[in-house]
Amino acid sequence: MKSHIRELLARAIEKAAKGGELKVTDLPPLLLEPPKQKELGDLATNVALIWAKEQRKSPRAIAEAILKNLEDPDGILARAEVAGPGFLNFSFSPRFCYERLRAVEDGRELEVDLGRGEKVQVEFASANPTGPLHVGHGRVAVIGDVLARLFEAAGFAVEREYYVNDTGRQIEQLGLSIYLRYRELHGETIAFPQEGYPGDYVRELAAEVKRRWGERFLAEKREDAVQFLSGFGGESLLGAIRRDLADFGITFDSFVSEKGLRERKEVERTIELLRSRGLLYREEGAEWFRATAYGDDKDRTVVKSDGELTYFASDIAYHRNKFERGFKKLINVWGADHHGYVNRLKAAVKALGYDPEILHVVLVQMVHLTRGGEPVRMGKRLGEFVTLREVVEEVGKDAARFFFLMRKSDSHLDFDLELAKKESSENPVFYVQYAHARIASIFEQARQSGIDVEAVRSNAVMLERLERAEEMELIKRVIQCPEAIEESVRELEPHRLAFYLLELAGEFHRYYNRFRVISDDGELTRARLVLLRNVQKVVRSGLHLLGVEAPSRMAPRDEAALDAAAGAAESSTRGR
RNA sequence: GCGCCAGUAGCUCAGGUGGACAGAGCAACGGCCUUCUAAGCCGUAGGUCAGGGGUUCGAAUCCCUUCUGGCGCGCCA
Repeated sequence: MKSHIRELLARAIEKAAKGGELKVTDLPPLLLEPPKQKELGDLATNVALIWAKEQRKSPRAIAEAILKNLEDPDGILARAEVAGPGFLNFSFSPRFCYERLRAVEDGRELEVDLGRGEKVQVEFASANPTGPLHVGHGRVAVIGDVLARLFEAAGFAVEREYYVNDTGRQIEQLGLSIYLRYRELHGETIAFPQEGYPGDYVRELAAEVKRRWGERFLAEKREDAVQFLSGFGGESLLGAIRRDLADFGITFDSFVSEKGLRERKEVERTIELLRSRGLLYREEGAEWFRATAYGDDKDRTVVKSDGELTYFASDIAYHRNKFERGFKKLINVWGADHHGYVNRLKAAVKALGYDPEILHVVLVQMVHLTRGGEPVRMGKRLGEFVTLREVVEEVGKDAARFFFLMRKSDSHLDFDLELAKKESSENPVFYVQYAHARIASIFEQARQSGIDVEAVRSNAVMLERLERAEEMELIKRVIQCPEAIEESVRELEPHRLAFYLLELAGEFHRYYNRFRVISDDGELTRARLVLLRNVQKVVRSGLHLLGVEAPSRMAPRDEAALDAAAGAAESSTRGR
């Protein structure tokens, strides 16, 4: 829709320039947005205001000049006018809206082709396999997953990747923790170290080790046992993480192992490359990368004084590997606690000679988890934390996913478990799903009154009968869907799609309450069925992009059951 | 101390590349079920856009500054 107007504007400006009414310059980065008050039209632009200074004319004069030269051979517009300080306001003609609606039915209008098959990689989740995923990971995972879905919808060839930190200090600590718990199981009293992992899952792993291998590790050398158990623990936990994510609707195309990168010497070779370009220097026995030469505020260690490579060294090699795979866009979805890492990574990318513009880092702010208003501490180093799995089991996959997508990623997210459980029926996800189910229900009703719903196609229906203001609003909202997807992709902000769906659902519920779809007027009934089918189609597509189910039926609220649950024959509080 | 993110209605948050009277949901209050699911709809009320300066014809939006909260500033990962 916007693109149609943009085109008309560009032509009008060109014509005005030729006629000498405007100076010829490049089109400014004009804003084309729906005005705040919808009475003013469907879209408004501020070109004239932006241009006023450069053109040395009053905004209104410029707007008039553009308007005078505006041609609309296809009848897209119902209205175009200059208003206020010099805005140009446009309203779409019903005819144009009907035509776009038909396109939705044909499946054309939902196809957004921004990508043209370009290769994009989304790397997300990537939690260390040293414990189960917690809610914070869940938010990161959902945002990454939905970004991937959005990019697919927009015509990109997407690869989802999980980077596994399966080597280094933390994995060793995991192995040691399992080892110590294992010895405890054999009757020893152990002073559990501060840096160990205290969670119950470590005891469970130790018990499994005991079941499978008996007393074998009591006899082995401690280092050997710990090394083995590190590998065992890491693999087990990665498996658990993958199951948690799969049950949350999230899968990956590839897993890249840090250990693998090291074993294939990719890390060493990358460091050698930097060294050969003179980008490293030695100081205090360690080797440093000149990150400050590429925009970072500090130089960074890549080889420790004991000769060990740092995590950062692996990460440089990993990103080199990504670039070598030929992606046109790399998207990293990280927890915001890693934000200090962005600059050093970009510096390394630049130093290696790759285009840093290809790499996008989406930072996802912390989830503030509460239970009945009381903060719940999170973190792998604390005994008690709430896992993603627990949350999903409590509030459901759909509600959890939608909740995580309800805020832009760089805002902190408040997530109260009690609230999510107790008032789960108030969760906005139901509002959107209900719109989908309600429409399905109307179709069922129509079938029962003998209408062949599937056979009612837009090209055989008088869409012109949809002439109410509310109907036009609903149609316009439906045909905006591709723009919602485009914006979400362009800004890397999946929450925009969630907001769009809430608006669309709201528009539908309003309409539903105001008009009856099935009536004695067969022609009008068929036109409304076509409209609703397309509303439903967009809601369904949108929910699928968010990884949320689009049910055809939602259990009607059972008041008797609710009252029984409430405990007594209390007054039938008509819930919401 | 330095850096990043946030501070918008009682609560949770949109809007933020400057633009026309500041939006939504929840909570509050008042209405709407003999008709396609009331998990819905309609209405009322609610705001010095954290405070203060500045730039501009115009600032929630940009700049400076103060305050508050979170996170980050390792030869940890």
